Amino acid sequence: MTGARDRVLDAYETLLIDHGPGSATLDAVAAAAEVSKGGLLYHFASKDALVTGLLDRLRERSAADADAIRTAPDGAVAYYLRTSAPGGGVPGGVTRTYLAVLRISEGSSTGRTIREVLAEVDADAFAALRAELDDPVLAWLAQLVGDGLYLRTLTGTPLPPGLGVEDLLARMRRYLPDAGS
Amino acid sequence: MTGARDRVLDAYETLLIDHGPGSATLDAVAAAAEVSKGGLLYHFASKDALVTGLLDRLRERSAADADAIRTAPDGAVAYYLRTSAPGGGVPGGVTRTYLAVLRISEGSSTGRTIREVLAEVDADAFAALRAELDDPVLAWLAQLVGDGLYLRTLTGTPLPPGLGVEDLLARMRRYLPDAGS
DNA sequence: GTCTATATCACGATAGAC
DNA sequence: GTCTATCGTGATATAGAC
Repeated sequence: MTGARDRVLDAYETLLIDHGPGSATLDAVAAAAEVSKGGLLYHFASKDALVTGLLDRLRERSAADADAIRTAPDGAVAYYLRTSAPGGGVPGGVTRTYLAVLRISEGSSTGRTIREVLAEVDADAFAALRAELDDPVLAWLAQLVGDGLYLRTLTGTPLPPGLGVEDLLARMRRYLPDAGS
Repeated sequence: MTGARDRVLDAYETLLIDHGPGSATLDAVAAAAEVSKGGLLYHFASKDALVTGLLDRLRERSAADADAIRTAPDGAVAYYLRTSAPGGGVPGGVTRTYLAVLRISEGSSTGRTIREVLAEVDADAFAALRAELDDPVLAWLAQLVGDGLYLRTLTGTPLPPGLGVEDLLARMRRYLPDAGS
């Protein structure tokens, strides 16, 4: 029965995204995961261990997502933009974990390794996009557009009225190699 | 002599960007601004008031920056990308204030208004870019690329080796109306 | 207006029962 | 393995001297 570990990480993710790092206390995480504080600290001996656990999850999911980008039926760019847009993340995918980690990129002792993991995730996605696009500048452009959507998701800013991810894709397809329907 | 207020806000910004919200305590801000804690609390009666002060500053600077985007000699897109890229912010400009506010977008009592201000800033920049580009989809694309660069600045992720903002601009100019040299 | 001292409270972490 | 109870620390905020 190690499912409790994952429940704790899920709860931590949700609290970070919905209410920020200030509200993601050990008490709050334990309550949301429906374990006691002692129970939480049995699985994660300290708050740093909890952060490390989330970083490990992010690395795993990023590697899996890089494969998903490469094998997406409608093309790498379409997949990346879709999953970056608000509400586009799939359950168990990188998106939510990434957003959660973004919230804790402070300058503390763990701050350095957090940045390293975020750089890894970035490099994973860039490599996956390059596999389809070949041209590094185009791949970077596509990634930055997706990251811009990420930022919107992070801040909770709604999309401009009348515009959607489909419009971006339709416009970008003019300049990109054909990538499916 | 209201210069102390600005010194406090400058110090708060710097602490948020360099060490995160967890380290931006009243003590730390007061020390960095070279006033006593009591002196700080004279100008900002609570931490919420300090946050509100930073939000007001962000709104002012966003309005000023929208004008700067519109009148930039090398074009709106070039200006926006330049100032969004790591190290591209000018002293007293929006960039640093924006990054600082991003660090405190928690779900506290002030959380709601923070999101509203961030949405305003976003709308300001979008309108300014549209003034040059006319096509809303292209304007949004350009803004998202810039926001992607913002996100990199936020996370501290270095640019892909061998690539720079000039490459992005050179590539995008093929699809944009001519906007200066 | 600006300072020191202090009250109050919440968080992280530990100890030990079950 | 999971719980309750509790300690120590550090943060915000207040009171009041200068």
